[in-house]
Amino acid sequence: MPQEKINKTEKYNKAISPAVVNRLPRYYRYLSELLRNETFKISSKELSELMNVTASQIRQDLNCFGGFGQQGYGYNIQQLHGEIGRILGVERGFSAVVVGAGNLGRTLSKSGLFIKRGVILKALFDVSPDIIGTEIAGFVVKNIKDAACYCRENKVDIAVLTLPKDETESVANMLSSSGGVKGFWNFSNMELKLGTPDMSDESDISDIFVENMHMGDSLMTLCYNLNLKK
Amino acid sequence: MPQEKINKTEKYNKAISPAVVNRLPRYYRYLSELLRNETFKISSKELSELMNVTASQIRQDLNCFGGFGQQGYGYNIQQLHGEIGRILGVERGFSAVVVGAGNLGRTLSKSGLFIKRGVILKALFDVSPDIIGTEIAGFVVKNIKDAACYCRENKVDIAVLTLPKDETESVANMLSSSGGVKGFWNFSNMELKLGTPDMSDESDISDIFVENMHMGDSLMTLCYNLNLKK
DNA sequence: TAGATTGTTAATCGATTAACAATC
DNA sequence: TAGATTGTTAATCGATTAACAATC
Repeated sequence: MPQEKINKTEKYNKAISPAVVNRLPRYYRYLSELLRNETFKISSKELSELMNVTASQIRQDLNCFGGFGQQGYGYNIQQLHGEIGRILGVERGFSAVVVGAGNLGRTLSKSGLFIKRGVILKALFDVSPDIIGTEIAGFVVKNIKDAACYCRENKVDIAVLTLPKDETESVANMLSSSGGVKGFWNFSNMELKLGTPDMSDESDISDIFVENMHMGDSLMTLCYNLNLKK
Repeated sequence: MPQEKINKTEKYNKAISPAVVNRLPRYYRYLSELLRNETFKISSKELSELMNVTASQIRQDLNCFGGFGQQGYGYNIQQLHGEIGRILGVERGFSAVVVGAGNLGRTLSKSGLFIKRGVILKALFDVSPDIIGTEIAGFVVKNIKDAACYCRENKVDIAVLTLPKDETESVANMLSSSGGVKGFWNFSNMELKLGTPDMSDESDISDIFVENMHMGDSLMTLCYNLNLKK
């Protein structure tokens, strides 16, 4: 095997910094938009002006994953869009369940959010007997007690946690240990601490990911900035 | 005025890096929790273990704003909580309106989210004649056409944008230029570009803040991480 | 006073930007 | 070929961590 090839493989296997990862969905959005407008070619310079970042950053970011461009030409948008989509797993069709069918859980379930990102919503769960059995977004809400079992049997990838604060942690622990769920989209305004000692026998916690949507924190950040003036 | 005092004033007037600002709500949350548990004293070391950050970072962050601790003792939680609250403007009582009374707008309005952060919800607006006039969370939904006028007259600080993508930008421009709104909490999965040329006569755009809640991007970041494994 | 822990400076680390040779 | 633009290395900038003197 030629030296060059080994280097390339090594290069593209390096861990990507979170800063870069967090920018990927934004690139994906802009590229989608460009495709919608039937633009097929773009240079890092042009894209940088559109997105308000430096061309250098775009080239650096993309080169973490591969040389998707062509010198003297730029990037083929269709191709680049596809590559980033693959990197983000859009075509993997990850499956998700919503746990907590209150207002927020219902709103998310009814929105096109999941399907637009290639995520397939499979079921909704709740604790309340008033809600269990009712239909939301075409799903009959199931009992939260059956969530772990359901997730394991149906190989659910993502649990969307739209629960009150005090229930979130125990439910997440249950789903990650006995449900096999590998990703949590956490809407409760607290940090999830997974892998409490009493379930240390269970599978490796290290490959479980938590993505937080801390709305409260976001609102307060806005307030901080408003508070600066006057 | 003694030299020392000048230095202190200068020091605490320096712009705070976004990295620090984004951590403030999290500090505030943990301090609130500690107070609830009737803990009144904490060292940067103890807090760092609780929050999973370095003690050094905590001390650096806090010292952007003032010397809130006491050598040999640590931090008085009640005092520190108060200081951060002031920095975040919790007691300022910022006012907000929700623009877009669809599922998400309704969910946010009904949640305790605003009041818990000291933000006072004042009104809801929508375009749809079916929704205008209905009652949500104790508010009669108003016509979006009256939003700018209402915000100006009632000195509304924040507009929560829970609108479809294609309406968000024009509404935000209207509210910032003729409504006097100074902060946008943007739930549409796109970047707001404020201050389009045709309204360049209007007030300074530089003191308008946008805080994005890009749920779609967040979900895709989670997918990226899941996609790494297997 | 002695011990503890801050506030702060200096060192390290990582991320962004600039520059340019490679190359289409 | 000449011009354009990438991929990539080097320089800069900013953020985090470590260390320690100040001090309660």
